Amino acid sequence: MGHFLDLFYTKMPVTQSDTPILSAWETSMIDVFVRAAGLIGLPRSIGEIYGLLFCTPKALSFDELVERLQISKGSVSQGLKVLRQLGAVKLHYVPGSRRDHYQPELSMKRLVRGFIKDQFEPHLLSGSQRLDNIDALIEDESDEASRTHARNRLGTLRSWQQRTRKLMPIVMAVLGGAKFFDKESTDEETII
Amino acid sequence: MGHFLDLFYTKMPVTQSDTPILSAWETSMIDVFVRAAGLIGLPRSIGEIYGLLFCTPKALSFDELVERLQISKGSVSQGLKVLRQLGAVKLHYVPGSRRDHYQPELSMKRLVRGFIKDQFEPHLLSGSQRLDNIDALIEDESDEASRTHARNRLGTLRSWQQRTRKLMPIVMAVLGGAKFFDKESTDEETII
DNA sequence: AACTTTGTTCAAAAAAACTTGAACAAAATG
DNA sequence: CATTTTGTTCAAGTTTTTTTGAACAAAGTT
Repeated sequence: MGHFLDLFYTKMPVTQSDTPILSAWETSMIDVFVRAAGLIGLPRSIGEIYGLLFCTPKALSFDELVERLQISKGSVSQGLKVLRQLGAVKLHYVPGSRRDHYQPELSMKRLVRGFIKDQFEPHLLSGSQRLDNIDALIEDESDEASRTHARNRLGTLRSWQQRTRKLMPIVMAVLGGAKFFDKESTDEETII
Repeated sequence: MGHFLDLFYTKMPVTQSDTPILSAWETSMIDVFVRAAGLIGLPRSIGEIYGLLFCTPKALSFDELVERLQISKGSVSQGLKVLRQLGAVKLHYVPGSRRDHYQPELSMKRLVRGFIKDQFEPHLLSGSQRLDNIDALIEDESDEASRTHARNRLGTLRSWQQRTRKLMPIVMAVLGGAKFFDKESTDEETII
């Protein structure tokens, strides 16, 4: 509850001071990340958080993110959780401060790897399971011609999956000389 | 308006006959496409439509899609529009029928190319514009050290963009011996 | 131990995305 | 040319996703 004398004072507007919290170029650059986030199915707030970290020379604390982006603590907390999981931000120790400070991962390769590992590979894996289930279901189909067609299409699907899997290491390799694990050879190889 | 005698007839229930409209393996396979659609940010209905076309040996008409998938005409109309735009379905002429019939594009390469062309390249293009704008805005920054840092980060962003662009043709090439246009050399080349 | 600082969780509110269905347009048919 | 067939459009309804903020937990301070 406010002090009774509050009634006699002119209240400051809720909005911040005249100095904009973000400069024009920062706003534009953050916008780029918000769009990029949307492109890969991540919420706006995550784009904003990574974007601001990307713009800023020094590591930023939780509170600084809340204040400068003007978004809720909840959004920042959840956003940072996802970004940590993706390996898109790194904790940075700041002497004399009790708060966690964050810096952006700047290696495109690591960013992509994190995204693929976290958001893509799980689907590929469970996908294989599902295809095997379909394989079984097809045998319940009464008509032989239908079964044949269904098996064909399932084959197509399997070939797509396989090609997707083979593509990943190549993408990683192109993104910067990389070691990767090839499922075919069960051997570690070096590409580029 | 219905015939007055309608009142005396037992109406058929709105729901379809006992025979399920989709078999078990079809349902599962469509489910795979619904998930895949979600993964690349397309709505469920689009996954369903492409999925059913993928399962079915013959080309399907608009009405057949509505009936077998039990979704609205609006969804099918919009879904097919997007799929056509992506090059993921092809019109197939059926003699003696006035209706449009659709078949799925089965070449993974063409599917991926369509997706990239339609959903990715536009963003890359407008992205370049935006980066140039930021470049200009940075010069408004008062502090020299800040300007330097900002230019650095912008450079990082540009390198990411460039690498993404170079990746596309390689992906296409891996997806099946492909001709592509290399922006660097302004020459058509053949890879694989 | 009481208090403060720092950050997480989660139910409810808000926003965004998707679907529906009725009205409409276009073209073929009788 | 009136009617039917075929498909599109779009406002309104529904569902899903995202954001908020208040309550809470954990750990450091005094």
